[in-house]
Amino acid sequence: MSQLQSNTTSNSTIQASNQIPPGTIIPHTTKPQPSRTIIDANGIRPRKPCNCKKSQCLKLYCDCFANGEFCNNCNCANCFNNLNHEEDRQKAIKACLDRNPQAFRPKIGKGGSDNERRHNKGCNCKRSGCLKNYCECYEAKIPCSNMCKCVGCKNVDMTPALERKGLMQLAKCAEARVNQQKAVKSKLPSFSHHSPNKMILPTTSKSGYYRMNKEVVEATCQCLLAQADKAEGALVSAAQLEQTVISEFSRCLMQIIGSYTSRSRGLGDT
DNA sequence: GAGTTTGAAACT
DNA sequence: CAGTTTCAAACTC
Ligand SMILES: [Zn+2]
Ligand SMILES: [Zn+2]
Ligand SMILES: [Zn+2]
Ligand SMILES: [Zn+2]
Ligand SMILES: [Zn+2]
Ligand SMILES: [Zn+2]
Repeated sequence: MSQLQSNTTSNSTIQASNQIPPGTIIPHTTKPQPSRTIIDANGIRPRKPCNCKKSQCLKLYCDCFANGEFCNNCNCANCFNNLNHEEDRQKAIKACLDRNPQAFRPKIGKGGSDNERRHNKGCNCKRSGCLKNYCECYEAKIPCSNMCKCVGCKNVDMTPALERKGLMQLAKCAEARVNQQKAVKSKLPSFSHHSPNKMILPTTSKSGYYRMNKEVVEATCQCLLAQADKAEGALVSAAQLEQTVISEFSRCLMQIIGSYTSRSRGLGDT
């Protein structure tokens, strides 16, 4: 029951052929990849068409207008965002700049550098967890930052915690706790977790940052529960049960860390 | 495709 | 500034 089979049907980078040691983290490289049309037509703007109805494409609701471009091949109704209404358009631009002088500045700063790509204003998501395209940060494939005021954000870059060895320290603290208790009571059952404990990798975003996902959290919890069930079934003491679960937690952490280090060494796709 | 959900933008 | 409304896109079925 506690088995997590990677249901990545169209996943091409899973090392499925090799033997999978127990508790192995399987790369989870599913990228939504909605529809990127980077195709550059003959001088025609590749912008995706808008569907504005009530804004006349003269407010920032319209993506075309917000990006400072004219509507072209759009499905908008009563569109004023074209050369035929240049006067109204200029007035609208002025009104927007009056409200926000930086209205037409790119929202994502520093597209070239990977590290400096941050949302300038940040998001204010309340219900999406910043894991849907409602969130402008997630839509731009960037992690949320301290500029964001989102609630329940899960679009967090865990690279700093990995680079600064924070997770490693946590794993070692967990092991230290176990060893400390082992010193008091020399009994250690040491349940082998050769059981089908599988884990799935945190998501590697298209822009390169590393993000926890539901699969990893659920897989970790199932590993912990599996060990707890085993220990409980063996009728061990409460302290031993705690040792088992904490040790398993440390093992899961180390697997997550190891997955990151192996991936950052370029062992990614074939 | 219709209906719902969501959060930025606009408005008060 | 905060609360509300408007809006178009994202999402769901
Ligand atoms: Zn438009
Ligand atoms: Zn348009
Ligand atoms: Zn238009
Ligand atoms: Zn967000
Ligand atoms: Zn954000
Ligand atoms: Zn967020």
